[in-house]
Amino acid sequence: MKRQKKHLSNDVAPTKSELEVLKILWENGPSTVRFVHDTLNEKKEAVQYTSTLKLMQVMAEKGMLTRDESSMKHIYSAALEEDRTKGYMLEKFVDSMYNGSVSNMVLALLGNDKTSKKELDKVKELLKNFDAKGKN
Amino acid sequence: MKRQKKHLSNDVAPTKSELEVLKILWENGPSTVRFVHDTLNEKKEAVQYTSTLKLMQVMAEKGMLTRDESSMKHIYSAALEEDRTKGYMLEKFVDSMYNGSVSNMVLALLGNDKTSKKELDKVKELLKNFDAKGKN
DNA sequence: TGGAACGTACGTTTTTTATCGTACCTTGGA
DNA sequence: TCCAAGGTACGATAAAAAACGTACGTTCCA
Repeated sequence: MKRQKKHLSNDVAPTKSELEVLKILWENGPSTVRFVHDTLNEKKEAVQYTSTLKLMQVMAEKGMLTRDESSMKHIYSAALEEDRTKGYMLEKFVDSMYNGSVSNMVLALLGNDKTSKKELDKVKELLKNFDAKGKN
Repeated sequence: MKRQKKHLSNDVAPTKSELEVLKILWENGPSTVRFVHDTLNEKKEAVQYTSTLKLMQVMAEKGMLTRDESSMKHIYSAALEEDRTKGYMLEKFVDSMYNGSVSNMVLALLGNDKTSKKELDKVKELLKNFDAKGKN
């Protein structure tokens, strides 16, 4: 029987590591591998430079990054938009974890002690303002 | 140089497939592999029975599932609590995607056309009621 | 002027996740 | 009673993700 190949989705869903790279590029704009590598490793335990390099090269192949090779130090840029990508991942998360129900998710948030009152107040403020502007 | 073993975290973070199994057990209670397999494959394209079996056996090894072997048809149960697990994953998601800021996430939701007004109203209702009860 | 520092290219290895095949038990009914 | 149907065990395979090593190119300054 044919073994099924499930994993190749054409979604633009970055993996954990890829997302880390993207976040750095979103925050800092086009950067060298060296910069991304160093920034990455301020927080986590370090990995080898070539690991980061390879990761970014593969991401470029996948079309998640573009690069400017005109100078020796290649400059990489995120090819995925931050908002669009995060929105997509949020949607998938809510779908799979809360049956697509945002209110169910908020309910879970309310039960989570880590969610501060201040944050919830901000949320209320957002919703109020949003309402004022009116939405379909 | 020692190759680093990054991946074995002691977090109880189920993978996508594992989460699918857990959701079925949470929803239906202790079940046989057969039941989980059939339920799973109502939606997605089917995989072989033994694939589901193996997955659940591995999950049991990891401690995510427990099983009752007293009868020939083993009965598997979720060893992870639904709320606790989902809460944990939500927290990780918000941390990694929105710097831990729930309000930032809601902001993204507002910009997402897929979020219906009805859902947002529900959210407001939840927040209002929650306030009434008072929180630290 | 040559070698240390820093860069890229790229195949390879390791780990995890997902899937499958085969061998082998158990049981109920023809 | 015996065998088909349905179950488990478990190693093997495949693919994706993550990390690395080695080879080699460029630059610059002691």
